[in-house]
Amino acid sequence: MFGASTRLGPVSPAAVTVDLVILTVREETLHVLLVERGNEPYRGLPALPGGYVRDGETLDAAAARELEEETGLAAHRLHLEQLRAYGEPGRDPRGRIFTVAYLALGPELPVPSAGTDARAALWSPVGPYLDGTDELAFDHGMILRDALERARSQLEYTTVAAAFCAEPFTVADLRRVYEVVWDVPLDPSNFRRKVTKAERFLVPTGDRRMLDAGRPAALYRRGDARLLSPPLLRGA
Amino acid sequence: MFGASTRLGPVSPAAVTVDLVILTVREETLHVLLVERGNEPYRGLPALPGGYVRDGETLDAAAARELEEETGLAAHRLHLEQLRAYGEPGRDPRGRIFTVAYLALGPELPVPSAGTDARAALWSPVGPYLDGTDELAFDHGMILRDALERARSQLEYTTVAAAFCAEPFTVADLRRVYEVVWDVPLDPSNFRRKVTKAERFLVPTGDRRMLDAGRPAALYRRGDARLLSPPLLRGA
DNA sequence: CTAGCTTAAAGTCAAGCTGACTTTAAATAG
DNA sequence: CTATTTAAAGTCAGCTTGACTTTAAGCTAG
Repeated sequence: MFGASTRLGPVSPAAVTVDLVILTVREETLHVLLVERGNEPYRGLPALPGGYVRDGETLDAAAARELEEETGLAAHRLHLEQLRAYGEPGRDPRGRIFTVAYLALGPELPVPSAGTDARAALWSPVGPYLDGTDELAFDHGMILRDALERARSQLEYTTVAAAFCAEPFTVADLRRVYEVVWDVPLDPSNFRRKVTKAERFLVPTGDRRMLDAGRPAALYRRGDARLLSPPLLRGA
Repeated sequence: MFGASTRLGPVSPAAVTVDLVILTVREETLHVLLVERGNEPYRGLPALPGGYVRDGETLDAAAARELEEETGLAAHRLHLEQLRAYGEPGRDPRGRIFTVAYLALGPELPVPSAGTDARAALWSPVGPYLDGTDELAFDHGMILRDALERARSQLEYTTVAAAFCAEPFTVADLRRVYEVVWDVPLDPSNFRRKVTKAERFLVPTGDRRMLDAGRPAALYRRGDARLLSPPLLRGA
C-alpha cells in the first residue's frame, strides 16, 4: 500500500484529524465553541473540538459528525465548509498528525453541554484568543485566526452572514452579524438598501416582528443565492 | 501514538500527499502542467504532479519541493498557495490517501522536461479537462476545476494575476491574463484605468517596450499590494 | 516626407452606485 | 396626545463604471 515510499523518500504513516471552528453571535459578541483538554498534551487548555477521521469516512462527514457530537445539533442546519489543512511537523507532540480545519457558522445555539461527547464544551468570546491574551492548545490559535479572516472575507462576497441568523430574522439582525464579525458600525439605511437589493439574498415572509419598542420590522428567510453581487465591501 | 483511536473509533494510519495545479498562460491559452502516469492505477493517464509529504516536512515545503522537481524552477519565483484537502475514501484504490492540493501560478515557463523527475511532464490546455472531453487520473479533474475556480476568483480580489507575467510586463500583458483566465474580452481602456489606479499593484519601471508595430507600451513590475481594492469584478 | 497602419494611453459622458444624512412610518409608554 | 423608539424610505453630492471617442507614438510603404 505504501510501496511508493521507497522511491519517494522516507514517509511514515500519519494520522488525519478534523478540527472545527464553530462560530456564533451571542450578546453582540462573536463566540467560538471550545473544549477543555482532559489529557496531555496541553491538559487544561481550551482547544477546538475535533477528532480522527475514521476509516471509510469522508472529510466532510467527519466534520459533520464531530459537529453533531459537540453541539448536539443536526449538521445540515449549520453552514459548514472546509477551511484548509495544517500539517506542521511539530504541531502535535504525539507524532505526525495532519488536521483539516472546518469553519461552521450558526445562529445562537443551545448550550452545547448536551452533546454526546462528555468533555466540557463552552462558548467563548473570540477576542482574547485573537489578541494573544489567552492561549489555545496546539496551533489552534492560528487556525482560529485563519477561520475568522475567512469568515470576515466571506461576508463580503457571499450570503453566509444569514447562517448566523435563526429564521425568520430582520434586516437589523443581519446587520448586527456584520457589525460583530467585522467589528465596525454600519449605517442602517445604506445596509438595508444593499441587502434588500441583492437578488435572492433575502426572502420576505410577509410577517413582522414587534419588540417592546419601535416600529415592527419585516421578517425574512434566507434566499437561495450563495454569492452576493454586488459584494458588500468593508474598509470604506 | 494513536492510543486515542480506541475511544474515537476505528482509525488506521493514512498517507498524505501534495498535488500541484501549476497554471500558466501560453499562446493566449491557459495551460496546466501534467505528468503521464507510468504505473497502475490509471497507467498512461495524465495526472497532476505530486508526491508524498516526507517526515519532518511541512505541507508548504513538500509543495515547493515537488514544484521544483517538476518545473526545475525555484519555487519562490512562483505564486504558491494551498487550495484545499481531498480525502474521499475511494479516491486512490491503493488505500486511504489524503492529498493537500496547491495552486501555483507562473509566467510562461521553460519546457518542464528539464525537471529532476524523469516522468514526462507537459503543458496542456485546460479546456478538454474542464468540459469532460479528456480525463485525468484519480480525482484530479475535480481538483483542477476547483483550482481554476479559485484562480478566477483570486483575480477579482487579489493581485495574483501579475504572477502570470514575467517582469517587466505591460498593462496589455496583464489584461491578456485576465481575458484568458476568465475567458471574456475586456475593454482595454477601462482595464488600464482600474489597474493603474489601484494602489501598489503596478510599479512603473520608466522603460517602454517596442513591438513591431504600434506605440511603445510602458513597463511595470509587481507592486507589494496583495489585495486589490477596489476589486476587479467579472460578470458585469 | 508623409500618409496610413498599429497599438498605447488619455479623455468624455451618461448611468449607476455609495456614503452621509434627513424624513416619514408604526409601534409602545406615560 | 405626546414623547420615545426603532424601521424604512428618501435625498443628494461625489465617485465609479461601462461604452465610446480622441490623441499619442511608434512603424512602414510609397
